[in-house]
Amino acid sequence: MTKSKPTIEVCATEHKASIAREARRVTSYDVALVAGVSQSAVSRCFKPGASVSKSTHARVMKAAALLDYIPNAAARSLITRRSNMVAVLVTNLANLYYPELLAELSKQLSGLGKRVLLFPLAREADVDRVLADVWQFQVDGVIAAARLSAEHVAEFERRRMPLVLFNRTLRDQSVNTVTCDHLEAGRMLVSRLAAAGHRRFGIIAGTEDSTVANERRRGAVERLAELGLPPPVVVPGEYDYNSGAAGLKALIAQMGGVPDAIICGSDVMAIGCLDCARHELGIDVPGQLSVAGFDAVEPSNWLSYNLTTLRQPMPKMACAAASLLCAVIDSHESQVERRVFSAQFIEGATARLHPLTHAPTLETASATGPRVPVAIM
Amino acid sequence: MTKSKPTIEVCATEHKASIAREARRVTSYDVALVAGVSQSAVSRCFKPGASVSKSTHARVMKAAALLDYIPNAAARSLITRRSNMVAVLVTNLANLYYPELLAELSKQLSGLGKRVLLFPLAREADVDRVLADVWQFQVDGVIAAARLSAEHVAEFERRRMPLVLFNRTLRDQSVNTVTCDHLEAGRMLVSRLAAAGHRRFGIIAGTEDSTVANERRRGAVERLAELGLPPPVVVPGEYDYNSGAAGLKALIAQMGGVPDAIICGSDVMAIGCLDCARHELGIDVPGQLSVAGFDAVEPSNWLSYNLTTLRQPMPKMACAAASLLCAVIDSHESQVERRVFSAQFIEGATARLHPLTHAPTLETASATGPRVPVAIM
DNA sequence: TTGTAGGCGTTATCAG
DNA sequence: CTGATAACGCCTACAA
Repeated sequence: MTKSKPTIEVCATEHKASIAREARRVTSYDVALVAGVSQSAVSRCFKPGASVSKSTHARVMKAAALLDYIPNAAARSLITRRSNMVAVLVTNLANLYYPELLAELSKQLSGLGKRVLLFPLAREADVDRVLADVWQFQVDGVIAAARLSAEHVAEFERRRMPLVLFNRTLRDQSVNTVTCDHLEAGRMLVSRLAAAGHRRFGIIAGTEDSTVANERRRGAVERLAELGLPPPVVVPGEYDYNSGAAGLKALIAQMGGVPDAIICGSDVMAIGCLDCARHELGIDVPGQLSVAGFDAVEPSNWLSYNLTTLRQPMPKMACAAASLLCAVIDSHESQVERRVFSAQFIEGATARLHPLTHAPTLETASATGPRVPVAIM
Repeated sequence: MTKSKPTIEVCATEHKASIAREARRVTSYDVALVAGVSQSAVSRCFKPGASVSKSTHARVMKAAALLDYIPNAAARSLITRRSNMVAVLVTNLANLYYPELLAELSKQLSGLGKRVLLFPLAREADVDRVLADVWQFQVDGVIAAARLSAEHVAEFERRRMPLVLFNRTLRDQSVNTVTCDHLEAGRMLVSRLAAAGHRRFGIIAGTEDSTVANERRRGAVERLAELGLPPPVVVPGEYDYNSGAAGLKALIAQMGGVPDAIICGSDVMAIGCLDCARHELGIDVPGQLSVAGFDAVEPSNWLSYNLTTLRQPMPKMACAAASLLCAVIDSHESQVERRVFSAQFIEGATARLHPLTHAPTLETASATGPRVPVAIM
């Protein structure tokens, strides 16, 4: 025991020195040499479920450890046609909503043995340049939380590159998709607000080309029409804090006064709207005006805001996207699937959510109703 | 002209069909066949600065486009020993500060031809598992915004893997580093607050093992001592919103009352502290209490907060980290360099930054001074 | 400027 | 269970 062990160690350190001298990398061949087996034996030792005897496995692993050997993923992927990398395309990383998505996605994917190669898109126009890189890097699949054109999606098909769209949809296109039902979310929000007696609605929308914002808006408009309420006034926004303030002012100007409720395309815009209303214009929220957002980002829950908003079940959605993508990768079949989740309503305290009640002993004829919100159990 | 062109196109579509039939990938060999040149000619066409005649280059590029050929990065990296990927290790992606870093880093790196392979660390303990992957994937270098042990760093050296630490330092270790001078930042903050007359300081620190928070705290403590002020009371925090509130309460309990100023290890904690003070405890900020944070994350600038804080020059720092790493990668020499940046003071409105002045006609004997802050030009 | 030939570090196939 | 041998797709001397 004390006689045979030194040999492998001595041999390893010696061999290691020669590797360093030649400035090469440590390869499976080096390990094989030290362990006294063939190179293919080494390879098998690193493949789970391969048939290797216990004793060789031990010798090989020891030699590998001694030499600091780690298999080269590039060489492996060349032959296995699998890089174990997934590209994640994401616009506007600065948006508070995406970091959470990224963290969650990465966690889920690494659980499935995949690593995330990040492709942030500063502008939509970058897509073309970025896609060229995506093809080069031989990723196993792509999760896109960015706007892709029909042509782009077609290229994915042509190259047989598995793709899952996250919170984006493409009309008349059969693509794997994980989304939140933003239409329903918009409808839900209007229903709640309308039930509480709001009639004059303003909407601060997202950018024109955003599917998500458009769906939310469409849901809201639809529901308002169903309820026989006047159509909302819509102003554009850029998803950022300043858009909230600018949107509020634009709405007031266009509507000739403060609306009953403002629906914002994102929490950050809602917060901007809220801050402007309270600190700049002196509007009482939710007394005079109700403000609601979307996404339930962390700040929406802070005491200063306690925003009325809708939360997407992000962890579930990320999990769905990751597992869906991996299923496509493994099956090699391009079964198309759409997983749609529902948003969860967060009451918060920036919207009046219960009908105004009239004090029973006072006159009840006033059409506009009293201005004091009353909590109802 | 109309006679020779069809051939290459016809040949391409034909060949493409046969590739599809065999379910193989398009390789440079296919392109060579269609273009009627050797495989090495194709290779050269995709290498900038190689010597190829204009006509072959055109023919090759046309064939490549027809076949949707894109070079395989895995195969290339096998021989060039360069993957053009950089690993970014980052803890706590949920922290508001990191997304900005990630976006900026990724931008800078892609400008230098590198892509980001993301390794988020949920817990510090994950480092070992994650590093194994880092070695496998043959990244060209690593930027670590995560805590690494001396042993870890040693392993980087052993494997000759270029490494740049971002906002972390290692005592007695010569590693490439890009940091902000957090010590100076802590000192600066205390100087400004002390000049305005604050005497009783509380600190809500970051986690024990965070270099950044420790440096900030050390700077503050040091400067207080220099100024002959009493040492601050320090309570721990976890960098999140709730830590701010908990920290505030702990400080009040330990100090037997509200301190003059509280320095928080991060903006989010400062915001938590602020919200708790104002909305829960009814403390007037900055009338009764000054609150300051670090990092100048986006919400710190919102109207509800307008936080007094210190901004790190993130774009510059990201740029420095990216270019430093690439320099190391290209030079193959392990020149050690440390680039240190200064934080910028953001006045905000949550700290009283000017000495209390006494109204000249009133009694001036009161040792405690009036409670009304007075702005000084 | 162009083609030939060898190698990068694995995995996969198939005898033994 | 083990070892030779052929890919995988590309880059790069070297020779023409």
